[in-house]
Amino acid sequence: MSDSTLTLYVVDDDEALRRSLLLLLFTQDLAVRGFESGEAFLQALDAQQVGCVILDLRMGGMSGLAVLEQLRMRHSPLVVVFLSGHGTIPMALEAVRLGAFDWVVKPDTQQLLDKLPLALAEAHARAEALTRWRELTPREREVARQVGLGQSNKEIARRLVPACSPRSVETHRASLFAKLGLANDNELGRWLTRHAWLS
Amino acid sequence: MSDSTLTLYVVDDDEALRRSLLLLLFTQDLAVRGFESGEAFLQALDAQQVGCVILDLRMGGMSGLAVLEQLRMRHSPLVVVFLSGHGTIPMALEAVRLGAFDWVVKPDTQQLLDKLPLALAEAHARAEALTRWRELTPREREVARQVGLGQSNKEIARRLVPACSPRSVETHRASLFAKLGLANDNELGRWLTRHAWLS
DNA sequence: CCCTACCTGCGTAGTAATACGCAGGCGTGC
DNA sequence: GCACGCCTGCGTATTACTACGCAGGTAGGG
Repeated sequence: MSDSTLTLYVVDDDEALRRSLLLLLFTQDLAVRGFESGEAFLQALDAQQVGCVILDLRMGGMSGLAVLEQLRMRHSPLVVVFLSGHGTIPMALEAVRLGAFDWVVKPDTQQLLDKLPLALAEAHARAEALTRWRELTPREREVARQVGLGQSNKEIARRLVPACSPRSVETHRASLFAKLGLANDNELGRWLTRHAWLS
Repeated sequence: MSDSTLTLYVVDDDEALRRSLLLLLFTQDLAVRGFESGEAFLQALDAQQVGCVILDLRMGGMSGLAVLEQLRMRHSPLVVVFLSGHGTIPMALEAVRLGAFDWVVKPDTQQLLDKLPLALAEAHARAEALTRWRELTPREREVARQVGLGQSNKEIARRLVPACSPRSVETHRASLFAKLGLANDNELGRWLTRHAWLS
């Protein structure tokens, strides 16, 4: 089931703001960690950590957008909320198109607190999806992707490397539906679209 | 096929800017029309006009966001690009979440010209989708929605009002796939998601 | 009144998905 | 060596989807 021990990361090179934010968030029932740079944050991250990141745009080293790109390349399930005072509209739109969850303008800490519950709910959903996805065997994952693309069992059997019989595909298909708690191809398609960061 | 006679609307209460924009865009091979208020624009619109709108956020009467909401309520296929000098990041994110295609900051007319081809391509795609959708009979549209939700023929037959036999659903299903140029349920699901503004 | 488009339904056939059970080969780890 | 999980494949039976053809009923327009 969904692990409730999420971590909240605060990445900002302004130590005062970082501390005050960490203090604010410390009252909640979740782990909080601060980093003063994108590099330090990325280096400290376990492979597939689940949680939420409050990310500054303009920092000493790499920018927040660069951090976001790195997270995407690592297929991270982290929910990214930008907190920036110097961002522009094109930057914010670009960030959201790259997968950022939201963008809050910097002095407005209250807005951030208001939006956190939604972000944490999304993090919980991703944690749930990730644990389910990990229950799949490699073969089942591959079959899942093909089913999501609308391929028939026969086609999938032909495409797999190495290829196998349609009957085996059928077995994997039934198994992965059970593990993911889905009922039909349509639901799987939407599930995969919703959780594209897994792929 | 996709009608290439798209219209480009410019809605802005700054007459000088409106004129210069209209002049800039007049060189292209498309119809252009200017409006000085959201009200005038909405009133002059035919029901399901296809094209692209360059929309100012802050105008005398209703705001650009209000115009966008009206367009959505009318299920308009118009591609909306905001052009504003006073917008904030939360506003821009909200607009995009409401279905706006993009948001360009105001003095930067060049950026607008750069982004127009993409917006017009989207408008063409929507025009195409709309004509195809209109070729469907009412019953076929209803069946299409149910198929998109992943229902089986038997279930769809039971749910329709008035209900009918699975065989009839089968007929409609085949017919709508042919009219929309789709191959399977999966593609229909994605098509409907992509063109949700039709619903 | 006739023609057309639409919705409806039956029959038949072939193909595909689903739900079972059963079992051999293969690698990991105890 | 043995247990376990994974991938593989066969058989059978039921249920769906697909592709045809055929035809009656109903509503609107010429």
